[in-house]
Amino acid sequence: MAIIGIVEDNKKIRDLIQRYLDMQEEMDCPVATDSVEEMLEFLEEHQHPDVLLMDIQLPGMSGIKGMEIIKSKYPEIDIIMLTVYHDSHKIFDSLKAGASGYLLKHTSLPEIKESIENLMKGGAPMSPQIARKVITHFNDMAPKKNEESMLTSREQDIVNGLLDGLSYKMIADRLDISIDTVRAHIRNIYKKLHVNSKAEVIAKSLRGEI
Amino acid sequence: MAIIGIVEDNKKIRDLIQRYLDMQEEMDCPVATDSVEEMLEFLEEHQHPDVLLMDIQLPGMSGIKGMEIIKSKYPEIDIIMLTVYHDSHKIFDSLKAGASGYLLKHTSLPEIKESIENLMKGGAPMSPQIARKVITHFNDMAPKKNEESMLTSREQDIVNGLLDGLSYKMIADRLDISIDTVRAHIRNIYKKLHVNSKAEVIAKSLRGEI
DNA sequence: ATGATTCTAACATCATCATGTGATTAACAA
DNA sequence: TTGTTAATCACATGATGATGTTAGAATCAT
Repeated sequence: MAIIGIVEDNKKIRDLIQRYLDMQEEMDCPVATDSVEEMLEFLEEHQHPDVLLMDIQLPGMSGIKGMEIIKSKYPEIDIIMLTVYHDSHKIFDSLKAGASGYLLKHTSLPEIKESIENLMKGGAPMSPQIARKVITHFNDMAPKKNEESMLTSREQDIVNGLLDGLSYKMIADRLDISIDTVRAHIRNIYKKLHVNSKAEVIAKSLRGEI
Repeated sequence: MAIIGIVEDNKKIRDLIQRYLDMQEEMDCPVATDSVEEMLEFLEEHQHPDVLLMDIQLPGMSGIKGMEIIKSKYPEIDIIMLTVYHDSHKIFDSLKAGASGYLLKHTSLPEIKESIENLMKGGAPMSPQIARKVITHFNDMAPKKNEESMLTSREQDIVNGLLDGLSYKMIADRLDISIDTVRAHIRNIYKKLHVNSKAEVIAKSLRGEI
């Protein structure tokens, strides 16, 4: 039996979802609150739900901030964002804050039920549009680098050394070459990347711009 | 009418999927090849498919490498990886290389069909297990920082300067304080983070560990 | 063969960084 | 009041980094 909680400020929607889920054989939906604050009170006094459905736009604390707090106190609760927002910032902030799923509000009741079942089985419910944005985000990660700035594999070795916080001497030791060779490579790397400090190389690299 | 292509080295699976999709009213599956190389030949001489289903493990060029090439030549083709691999590296490499979806091989034929329809409607087909990994990846992005290493806001200002590749002198100018004050802050930051170079601070910061 | 890259290396020099020590001021909590 | 923390500044010194110049050996494509 899965216990579900709802945080949603629209009473109509809240009641509708609660009644529907409560009606299901394998689900129990004992709590549906208006705000994160109320849900936090409930959580202190009752058995935790397995899954929370949560809106983003709420009176008082936002759903994203609320999720951070709930996840830090009760990390075992899975939270599905259920919202009208489909802008990338809200999506990624939610996921970073610990959301286990992200559904848009036009999702039908049977689909919501299915999503919860999906989640309990180790899946991650996402509306197709959301999945698309998430995937696009990854697609966009790679192609920042430009052709001219391609580093040779030896130069990459050097950069990896920098990434590990090594000094020239330590890189030289690790790669078994002289410190002056390291200097030479660094010079070439700086030219290719149009920078002139270790710091900038590390920043570029970790930002995926190499 | 959606045109589908398949790259899959197992003849049984390949033929099965091709026949099934070709049988559908709204789909046409004129090409199913053994390798990326063959598919590339086909693409040069025929109308492009709208969607490619592609395996990762293939004779000759890997599916991920192949996808990079296909996407660079024909960016309008959507590619769905269809594979047994569920390790994070393969998943993320695929997504970064431009995959529009990622399905595991146990996916049923009707689900594959549904995924293609989903894709054409702007969705992003993913097996639930895959979606879970993707979401977990985001979840893991935020919460690494630990309490003791919390930096003060002034220290954050200094770190931001480092992130921009500035020297002590430039940071001092930007914040309108003396260079020795910058040094002092840097010393404290190093103590808190247990590091001893600009490079390590930048690396930690960009890896989300601050 | 010839030229272009890449990797290797040395020498030199000035700038910047890392670190130690010590101190003043303000804000805030015990 | 006293202790703590944050932010500010100074002086000093050895280590490391950034940059210029030069050059031999290996690889590879034209």
